[in-house]
Amino acid sequence: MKAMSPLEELRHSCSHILATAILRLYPDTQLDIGPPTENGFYYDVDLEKKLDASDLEAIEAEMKKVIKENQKFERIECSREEAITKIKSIGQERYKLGRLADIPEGEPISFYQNGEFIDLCAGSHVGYTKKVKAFKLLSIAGAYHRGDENNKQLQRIYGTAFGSKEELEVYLERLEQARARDHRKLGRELKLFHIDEAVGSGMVLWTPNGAIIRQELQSFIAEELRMADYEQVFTPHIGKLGLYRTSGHFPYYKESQFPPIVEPGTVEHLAESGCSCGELSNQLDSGEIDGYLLKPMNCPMHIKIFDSQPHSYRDLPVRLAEFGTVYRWEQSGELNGMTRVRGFTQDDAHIFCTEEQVGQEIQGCLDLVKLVFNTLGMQDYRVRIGLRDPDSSKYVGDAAKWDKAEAALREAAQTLEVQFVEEPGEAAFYGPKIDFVVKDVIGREWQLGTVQVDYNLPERFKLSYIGADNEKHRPVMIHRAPFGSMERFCGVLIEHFAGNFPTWLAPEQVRILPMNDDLVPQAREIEKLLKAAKIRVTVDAVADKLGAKIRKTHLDKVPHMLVLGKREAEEGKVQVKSRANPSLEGVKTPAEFMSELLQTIADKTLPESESAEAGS
RNA sequence: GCCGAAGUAGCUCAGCUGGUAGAGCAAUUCAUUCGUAAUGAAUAGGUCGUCGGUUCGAAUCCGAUCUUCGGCUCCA
Repeated sequence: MKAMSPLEELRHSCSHILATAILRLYPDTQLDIGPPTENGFYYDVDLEKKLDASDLEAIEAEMKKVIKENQKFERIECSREEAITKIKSIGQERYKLGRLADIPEGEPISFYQNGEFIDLCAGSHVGYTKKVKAFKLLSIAGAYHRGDENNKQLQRIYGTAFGSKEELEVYLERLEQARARDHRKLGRELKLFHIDEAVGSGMVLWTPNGAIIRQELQSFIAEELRMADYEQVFTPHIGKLGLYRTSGHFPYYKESQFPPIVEPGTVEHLAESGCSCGELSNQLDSGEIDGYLLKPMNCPMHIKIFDSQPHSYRDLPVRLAEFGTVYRWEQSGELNGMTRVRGFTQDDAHIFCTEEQVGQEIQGCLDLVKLVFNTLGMQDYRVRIGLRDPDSSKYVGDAAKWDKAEAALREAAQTLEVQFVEEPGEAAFYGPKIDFVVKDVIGREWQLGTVQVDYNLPERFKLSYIGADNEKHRPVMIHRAPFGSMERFCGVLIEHFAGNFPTWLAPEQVRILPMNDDLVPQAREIEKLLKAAKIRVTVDAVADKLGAKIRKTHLDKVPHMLVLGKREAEEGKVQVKSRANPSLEGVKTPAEFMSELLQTIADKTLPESESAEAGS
């Protein structure tokens, strides 16, 4: 067990103080575990009473008493037999005996005691409870014992603790500020997207402003793909069920899909012959009835495009790209703004290549992902290699193919010049993958860019090409999506920029603020000039004072504004004020500003200032 | 899907123990023509998520349901 940092130690101790208080208030409680986390700690408890916010207050009050008593934390080491006796004597056998059994033979077994409270615990802890100078209980949530949904759901109490009150306040303040850049809040305020009950949960409606951002991102990637020798394709939103039986989607990921669509008359016909819904379902499973599936992935259709013609090794790699919209039945509790939805568009592509080309092609994909992240100034990501979980049966294909694919990915990742971690169980059902993972404003991780190596689907679809030896060979597939999905990527991007987009992405790039009505015609002339250069520009012709117009432009997060007053007008100039690129500021002619701005757009220049500042 | 919380005007929210709704901002209209983050006044806007129940009477109490939020599980 690795050593705890002083802060982790403090928080871990605070979770013991929490448990101490809970046992005082609810002596029947059975405790599970209470570790420190990245931003605080929690304790999982099993008690009859459903805790609510007012109970948290009472528990906090009791915790303060425990701290005031300044109890000493003492380590008690003992043998396994003694530990069993001790756990029984304190009446905590329901979970603690299982936790004790987890400790490998030969490892030391220890308890920690503070006051009347004793807990099986490896440590470490602060010396005395008074060391915990500042803490706060934050929320209650359900959490399955050992994270297994077949187990009982316990009540998890989350809290955080710091060495001083000031640090706690700074943390709570930061939390508050982070929420101000939440993409769901900014999405509404800046009119970027809308989710409507009447359309359905997890279905994103891209409103005009958001659509501009998406369009710009798509144009950007499409241009890069052209240069990297990808070919554009289009495919429909549904396909025959049989296609997905072949790919493995239908049997293997049935629970994550919308149910099949059957042909007109099928249901009525079956009903007449007295067929039950269960039988219908069985017949769909067995293939007696063929329906259609809303596509959960684009790959089977791209495979069919590849397979529509014979291929020579000279043709490879074939790279087929599509902004393909897919639909997945995500659990209702998982839906989240734009970052977890039921219908989304991937910037998808599938590369069909020879085994020798795999390394180089993965490299090309990783370069593309890195280019995307660099262009947008997203440096705060981690790289994960998702491997199969050896104990699970949810994967297609044999072990040898998986080993080959995993080795290819690992090798490519090593040349990436970023640190990566390998995580078993994170693979796709047809192959391992390299994922680029970022955090949202409240610390949740989301997978964006992904590169996946697949030896299995070519096998299932019996793909082939003719090699130099005039024999048939099996190509290897690479699935890749630098953004992941447009929805999730934009959600994360909104938070990354706190709504202050670089000029090339901003829905409104320039706003002209004429000082009074007389100057509106002149403002319209400038607007016309900029519009002719495809700049997204508006004129604020409302009879407000300048201060009000400036304020509104700031709140709308428009990157550049042109103030047009009498002074400027007489010289044929405008005053440039720029949130995004202060270096553009100054009094200059519209033509001068325009050429500088066009350069900024062409270069995809990032905002110069740290635009983390959120809202008013 | 599970645990918990919440749904009142476009947005943010108030409405105590039941007597059929209110503020600020936004919107609209009028006046103001103004020099760097809010000019003033007036007007309009809600079957209180939905359905059902209790009651003389429900935003308020009860039940169901939908949606959202925080977790858990899941995640191709």
